[in-house]
Amino acid sequence: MSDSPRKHTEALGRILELVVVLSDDMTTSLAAQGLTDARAHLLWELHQRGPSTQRVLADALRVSPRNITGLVDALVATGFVTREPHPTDRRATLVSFTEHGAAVTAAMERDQHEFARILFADMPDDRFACLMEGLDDVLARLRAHGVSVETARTSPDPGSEAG
Amino acid sequence: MSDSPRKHTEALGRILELVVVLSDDMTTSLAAQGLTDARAHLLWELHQRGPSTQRVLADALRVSPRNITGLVDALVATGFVTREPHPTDRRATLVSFTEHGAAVTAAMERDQHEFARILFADMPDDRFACLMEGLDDVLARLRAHGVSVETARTSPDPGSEAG
DNA sequence: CGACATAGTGAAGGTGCATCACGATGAGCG
DNA sequence: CGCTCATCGTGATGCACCTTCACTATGTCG
Repeated sequence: MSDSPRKHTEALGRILELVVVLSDDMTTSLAAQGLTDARAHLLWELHQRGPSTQRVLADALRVSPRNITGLVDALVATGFVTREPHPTDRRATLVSFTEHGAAVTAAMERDQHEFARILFADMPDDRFACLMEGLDDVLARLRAHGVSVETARTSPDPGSEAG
Repeated sequence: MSDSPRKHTEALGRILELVVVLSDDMTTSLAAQGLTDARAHLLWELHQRGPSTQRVLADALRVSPRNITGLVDALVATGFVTREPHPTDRRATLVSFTEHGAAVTAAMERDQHEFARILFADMPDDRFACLMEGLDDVLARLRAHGVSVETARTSPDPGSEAG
């Protein structure tokens, strides 16, 4: 019983290691596409919602509208999205994918699936199920503990060199 | 069999959600202590290694020496650490905790243990063991896939309001 | 002593983020 | 219609993190 704390801390360490590793891999593979985390996140939301106003994106990414201006500026400059006038509201602008942006985002999605396959494909079914239950459990405890779990949907990519 | 891809993607989604939630919680509780992620990370390394030169910290955090200068500047200004001359190498400076810095870091460590306890304390032993094996498995696959897993030790805190 | 490596920092620049102020536009109401 | 008020996007400013390059002060080796 007195050894539990150590085991628990070790477990948390394992999870945090996963956090670091995945974040790092994500950032790296994104950079290879000429993207940063924040810009990719924007692309990801745009992918989920279709052409959106900057206001909508600001709410989705939970950042200030001003910041969206900057991110969109950069994505326009690098050819991932375009800014177009909103058809009915002349105050707003609609952000849409360029062909390139759509292609890269689609590739990101494919990479994510591929990455998931690599991680779990040859894992025994029972272990997989068990891992899932454990993760759900942890997530539930997190929520129960009052941690703010409304941090938007799943993040974009982590494709490594899978693509 | 054809439903596997969906399950796998969902599993990855669960993990990524965990990533986001934990990172967010970590950042928040750190901010409450007057710290940022980067500065807390430095404090954490200092805690593991004892008084260190900036060079050592730069290698530990895997950032440029120039960046360490900035982080240490900030931590000195906010009273977490001090810069002292290296006893034998007059080029180098030794970064050490102030009393306050040591106290906050110790509290971070306590919070981490407490947090681990909250997450895993009343989890059935078999499920816990199972989760651990699953995580190890994923980490191993990550490494096998060529993802760079030398991203330093476990990160600092995530204490939420546990402290 | 001279050549070379190393520790830390100034300068300059890119990115992500925030707040405040402001112009342009939309929308409700008298 | 015209006034008021809310909303969209952006300029200005500022902070934090991170990088590379240049440079000084030292240490080290031959």
